[in-house]
Amino acid sequence: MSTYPPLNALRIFEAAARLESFSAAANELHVTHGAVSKQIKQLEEWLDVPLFERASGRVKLTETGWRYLVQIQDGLDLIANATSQLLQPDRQRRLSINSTPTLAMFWLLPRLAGFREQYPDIDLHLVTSDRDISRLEAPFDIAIRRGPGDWPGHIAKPFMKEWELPLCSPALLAANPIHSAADLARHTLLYADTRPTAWQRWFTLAGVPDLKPASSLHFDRFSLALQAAIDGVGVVLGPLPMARQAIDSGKLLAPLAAPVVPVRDYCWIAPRAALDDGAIHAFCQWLEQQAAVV
Amino acid sequence: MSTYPPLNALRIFEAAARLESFSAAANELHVTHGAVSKQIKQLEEWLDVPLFERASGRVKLTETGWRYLVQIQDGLDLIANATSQLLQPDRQRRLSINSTPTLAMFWLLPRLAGFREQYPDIDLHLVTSDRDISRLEAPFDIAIRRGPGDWPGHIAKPFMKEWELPLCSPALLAANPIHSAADLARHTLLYADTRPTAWQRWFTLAGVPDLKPASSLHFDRFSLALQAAIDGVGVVLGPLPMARQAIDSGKLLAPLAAPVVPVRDYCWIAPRAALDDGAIHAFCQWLEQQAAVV
DNA sequence: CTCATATTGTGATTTTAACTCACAGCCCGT
DNA sequence: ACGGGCTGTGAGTTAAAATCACAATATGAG
Repeated sequence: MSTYPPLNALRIFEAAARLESFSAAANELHVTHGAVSKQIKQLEEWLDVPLFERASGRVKLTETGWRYLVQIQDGLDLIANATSQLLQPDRQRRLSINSTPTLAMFWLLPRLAGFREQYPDIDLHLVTSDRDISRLEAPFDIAIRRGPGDWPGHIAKPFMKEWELPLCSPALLAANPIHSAADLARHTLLYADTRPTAWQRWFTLAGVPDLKPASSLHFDRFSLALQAAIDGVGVVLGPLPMARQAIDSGKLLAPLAAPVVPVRDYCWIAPRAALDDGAIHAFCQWLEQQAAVV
Repeated sequence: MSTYPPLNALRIFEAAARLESFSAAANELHVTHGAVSKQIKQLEEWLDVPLFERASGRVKLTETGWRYLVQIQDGLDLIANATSQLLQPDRQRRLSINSTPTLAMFWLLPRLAGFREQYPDIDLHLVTSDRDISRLEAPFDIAIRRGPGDWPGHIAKPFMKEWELPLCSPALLAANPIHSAADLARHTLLYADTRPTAWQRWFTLAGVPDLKPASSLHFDRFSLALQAAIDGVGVVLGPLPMARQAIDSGKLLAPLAAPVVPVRDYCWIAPRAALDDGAIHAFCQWLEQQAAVV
């Protein structure tokens, strides 16, 4: 719940500030200069700060007024843009895809050009989130999450497996070789808040449950941790096949082949009622085909 | 100059949509339900689309209404935040850095190894968000946002400028050359929800205000749009110097040198009380040094 | 089945905000 | 000095917002 200033006055303030002239604003807004003068005065009284300095029949924004302008201008632009988009809707079909960030960044994005070529009439809106789909606020046409899951009212299908291995950049490996799990103690390990126990699980399976790294970096999402590994910052417990492209292109190496920690399969999830939709059907098929290629 | 919907009606629409109830909105706004009903109806007639479905004395947002809500809500939030900041001025040896995703992914991450070498005793927790810092749930030691901003209780300093140019991958440019702004009509343009008006602003400055792309892809965050451009999906309006590394390494090209759209400077923001903290001071100094190198 | 409650819809009326009009004051250029 | 351009403001007019009272519909309890 928010408190708004008098919005009509705000609209008029934006024009007057942009044009640095009450009479110009009056012309633009098709009102009298007196109306502009009064609205500005009303807004200043409501906010209890001067927004303009007045001198010799001229106005100049105060520092406060200028800062306020920059911020509310963005807000007003968003409103204007949303409104004009609604008044002139696109003709193309637009699918809203809600994917986990890691899959989006490292697996889905590199393949999207292919989808574009195959389906030039389908626009995509890609949103990334780790939230359970029942807690998403925005509607989606297709969501991608790890399964198995309880998604009532939806159809879901696994289309890709995932597993984890330590990954680091070739430069880092050359500077500080890794031949065994114990060698990781000399490295910076990269952690993601979304997978807090991943490294500990790997240590346990690798037989070094008490291993302490030289240092650590923490990220709020995994895609940042993986990118940090590519940038040579440290060692990440990397998901495959997501990181396959980075490995194939030489950006990342897997110095230790074992243990391979399996993680749950990725599923596409679509509202049951929407499965007659050709575009949704096409995207799901395409997902399966892309994963089968791996 | 923008055309706005009836702003008072918009304010009431936001509350009714959020609460999914006209009478609840009436309570919140301290007006009668009849006023809410009429304002919604006025807005629907102004826009010429139904924003709500009415059934059995209940309302439910239409898909169109939902889309509109999400967009104008951000606009209204910006206005509310700007206003509340104007009305009233606002703590580990692990530094929590809260950065915008684009800066984090494309500028900060590639440099973090350098910070690690220089300050091996400082762990970092990198969180990315586009939210205004007053709306962050997690505390931070240093935030990075575009200024100028009103960050009460904080010290802020601009450390890097940003500007925008169209960017695309070499492969895409070879397949479909871009010699002028008008050539963009044959391309897929990449949009980010966080910068909804960026392309339109660029079109206006480039003298093609009515340009319509062949197709478009939308992402909820800019880092995905930029990565999509690197992956050859389409043309992005890319921020410099963030994309400098991608350009220098040949992953992205800037086919059009003008117009260069300036964007607000990046500032580091730290709580005033924390500036005696050597680690925070060190990170801020380091940021400035890194930006000066550009 | 009836009744009470909750919800949105709407015409007539009232209240409030927005705007106009006309005059005022100030500055600058000719 | 005069004209033009600009912002300020009180009184009055107009338009928008809101209230009020009644209406319609659905749901749940008795």
